[in-house]
Amino acid sequence: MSITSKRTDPRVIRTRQLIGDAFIHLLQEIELEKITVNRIAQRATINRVTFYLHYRDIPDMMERMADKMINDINAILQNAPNQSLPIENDWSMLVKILEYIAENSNFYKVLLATKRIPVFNERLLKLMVDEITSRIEERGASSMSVPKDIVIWYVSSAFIGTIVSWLRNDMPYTPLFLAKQLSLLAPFTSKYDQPIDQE
Amino acid sequence: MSITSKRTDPRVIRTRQLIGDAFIHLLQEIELEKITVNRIAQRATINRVTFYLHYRDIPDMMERMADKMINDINAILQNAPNQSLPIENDWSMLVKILEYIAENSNFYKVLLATKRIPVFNERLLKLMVDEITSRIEERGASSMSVPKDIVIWYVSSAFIGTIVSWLRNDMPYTPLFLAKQLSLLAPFTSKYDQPIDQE
DNA sequence: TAATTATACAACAAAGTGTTTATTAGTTTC
DNA sequence: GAAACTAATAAACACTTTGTTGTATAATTA
Repeated sequence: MSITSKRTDPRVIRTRQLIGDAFIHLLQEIELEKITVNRIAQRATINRVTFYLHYRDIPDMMERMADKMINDINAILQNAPNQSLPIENDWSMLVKILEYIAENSNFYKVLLATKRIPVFNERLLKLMVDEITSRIEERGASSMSVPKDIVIWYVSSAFIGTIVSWLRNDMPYTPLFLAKQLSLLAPFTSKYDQPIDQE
Repeated sequence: MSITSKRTDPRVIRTRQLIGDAFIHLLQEIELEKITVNRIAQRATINRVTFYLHYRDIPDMMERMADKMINDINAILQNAPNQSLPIENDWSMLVKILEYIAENSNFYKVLLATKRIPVFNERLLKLMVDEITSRIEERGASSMSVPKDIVIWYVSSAFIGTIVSWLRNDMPYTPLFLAKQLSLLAPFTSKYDQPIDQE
């Protein structure tokens, strides 16, 4: 990221890893509201002051972790973005994201599917809105009867919500299969291009 | 609710109203994580101890407020549940919910659309899952190609997500119009009954 | 090796939590 | 209206959490 980044001090990496792991484990035991800097430091076997050297407070720490998540996913989306498939049938984006989440499911089951931790879902939703918006824009002026913004709201939250439920139910489908179903359900095919049932 | 409920002491109603209002107003000024019992009591002009007379802590208070929201919506859904329309085209449920939310938008814009307050969305999602599940069950064994649970995950979160975005954007469409669009986007019509594009 | 930087440790004031006890004020019942 | 009841207030309490400071120690890098 930073141009002149001398590679990070291994102690910093270690400490942040310890903090992140401690947080993830605590989330599986107690509710977010009960998690304190004290407990995190204790569980991470670091001094409490060290926490403040890295993060302003717990919400800030979560924000930074969400940054990392979005960066990782964005990197995956950048690598090999276009398939030979036409855009309206291209679920390669979905497959990649789902595979990445499945590979790190220990991590993301806690961060995305635990109730009451909206930060990560919010960020993922924003990324999805952007992706879907650009996909819809690229299709040019379609004659779809439903307003664009509603379609974007609808599909983005449907995708995120389905992923969360899939995680909460311990991923009963393969990433590829789920991606196919999502693309079947998404109103991106030509059948929606003619106005339907307007009244 | 309770059979032998002598009607509630007006002081209790007043106090809970003050607490709720104070909470809503604080949410518009500072982040949820920064809201304390101290501040709520101060803003509500009640003694801090009085808060603990009614709620265990802030998460408990939010849970009780969510109970109330779900009860209200359920009551609305119970009143005049079935239209003459066939189930797969019945958006009367959606219209009712949207109208109710629009009427109390000052309240629900904060509780549903403010980032980082997932309790209410979680509860509303659960209600929506139940509603949609029963709707899908009633349709009997359909030959829809997408697994039922995925459809339920998809549609429920799409509905809730769209409502949240609609609130965040200050309700640019009427409840009736939005309900129509949602029903257009939901894969409940017969077009989904034949397997499509299975491979 | 020397300079730099991260972490540990101890201590601090300020704020928040949750509870108890006694007192005041409002509501209901007869 | 008086008596009985219940809610809210007020002061105090031990305790935890927060965010910060100064100093010492250990690890990393140049």
